[in-house]
Amino acid sequence: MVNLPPQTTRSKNKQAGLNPHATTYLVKLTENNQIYESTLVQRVSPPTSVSELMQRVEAIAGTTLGELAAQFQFKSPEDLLKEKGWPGQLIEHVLGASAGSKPVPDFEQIGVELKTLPISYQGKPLETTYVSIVPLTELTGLTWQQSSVKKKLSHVLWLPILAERDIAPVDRTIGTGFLWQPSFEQEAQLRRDWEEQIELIALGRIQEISGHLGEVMQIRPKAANSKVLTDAIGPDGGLIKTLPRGFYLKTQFTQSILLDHFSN
DNA sequence: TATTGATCATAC
DNA sequence: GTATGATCAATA
Repeated sequence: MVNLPPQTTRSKNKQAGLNPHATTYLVKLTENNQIYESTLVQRVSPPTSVSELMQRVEAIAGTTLGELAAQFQFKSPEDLLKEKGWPGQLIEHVLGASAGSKPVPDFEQIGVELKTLPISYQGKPLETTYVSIVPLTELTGLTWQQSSVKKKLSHVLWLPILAERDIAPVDRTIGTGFLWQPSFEQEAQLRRDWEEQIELIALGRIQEISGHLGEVMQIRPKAANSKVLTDAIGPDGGLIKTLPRGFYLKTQFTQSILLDHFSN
């Protein structure tokens, strides 16, 4: 695969009605020196300020995922049976989030984490919100302040998407995104759930943990399938193999975030 | 029908 | 396997 120099510039993108923050590249897939496919890809520059990010967020409010996908030559799956992460990946791309699976905020320069939030016709969250992997070993001395949950949720850009299952992914409408930081009480709730469940894990009682625990944040499996195993502390203090877990925000919690924001 | 447990794509 | 992005689907 050959990555050629930019074929269109920022200004040309503007003329063509494309996103002025995006630079378009022509990528040619070659084999035996023969070009068998050419495709345009775009790279959107990371926002350099919160206000720049929010301008982009406002610009996509009211559009559909399909419209954005077409505009950015992004694939559009017919359903999300596979590619479950498509909405988030598309929005990341459009807003200029740093790509990859690095353990840093989506908008690294400004320390903001992006979370798409599927909502119903009534505006209620349809799914829990994944936060981060749950550490299962080497927990001694780990504090809430150091936790990935605390870091991830310190500054979040919530982007509601009308995502009822009877709406095709491409026809799902993007709502009004907004920034959020946990209130004192919200952080206290998160901290209690984190400490209570991490404590159980540290005590070797991970097998007692299910999605039922946690007032606003639960622990559930987070793996390719139920056969994936990782190390955890066992009942006798030694290491055992168990399913990898993740922290998820319960829908009532994210709903309260929406209500706090949109009812004022 | 709300919730918990299971799963899918991708990058490394 | 770990970690990113999440939603699907069986169960209670």
